[in-house]
Amino acid sequence: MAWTEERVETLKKLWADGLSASQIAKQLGGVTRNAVIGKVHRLGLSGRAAPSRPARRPAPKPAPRPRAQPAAPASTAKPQPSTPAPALRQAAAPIEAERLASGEYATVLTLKDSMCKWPIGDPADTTFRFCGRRSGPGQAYCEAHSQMAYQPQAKRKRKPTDDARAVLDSLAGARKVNF
DNA sequence: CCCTGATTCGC
DNA sequence: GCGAATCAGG
Repeated sequence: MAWTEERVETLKKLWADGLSASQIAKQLGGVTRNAVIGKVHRLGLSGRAAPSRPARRPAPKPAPRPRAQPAAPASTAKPQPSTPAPALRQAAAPIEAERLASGEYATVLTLKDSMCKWPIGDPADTTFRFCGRRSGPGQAYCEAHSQMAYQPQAKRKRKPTDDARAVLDSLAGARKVNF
């Protein structure tokens, strides 16, 4: 996404209005907050009338920083996590989306990595939202939705081939809901 | 951990 | 000129 005259104007306007770089980036779309900040500096309008935060900055930067990415040492053995999913029960109790502190629901814009990404509603609808509850580190869903995602209905013992089949069906179903 | 802007520098 | 990576701070 290039910095068209129009986009630059919007940038100037929003920046003057005191919006943060990330907020401006979201509004413009197609750029990151870094891109916005970079542009702001290049335009020479770093200072602002209504700074959301005072922020002082002595700016002593003696230590030069090597650009190259460090080669990954990582010699420590990587223990297998294991942790097979424990037994589960519980039928299907609907779990509604949780309101954020702001009173809004988690949307694609507000959803954080730490939030449950279980989709709720019709993705084509404006009321579409996500569960939004806290999800464990590296977890896509909250506790309850993780269980639902893991084993919806499979219960009986099956042949290995059937189990594989169930996994594939499960994935296909999840994809349908997500997109 | 979330966020903020500032700076550097390979592209 | 651009912006990711990084830094520094709240």
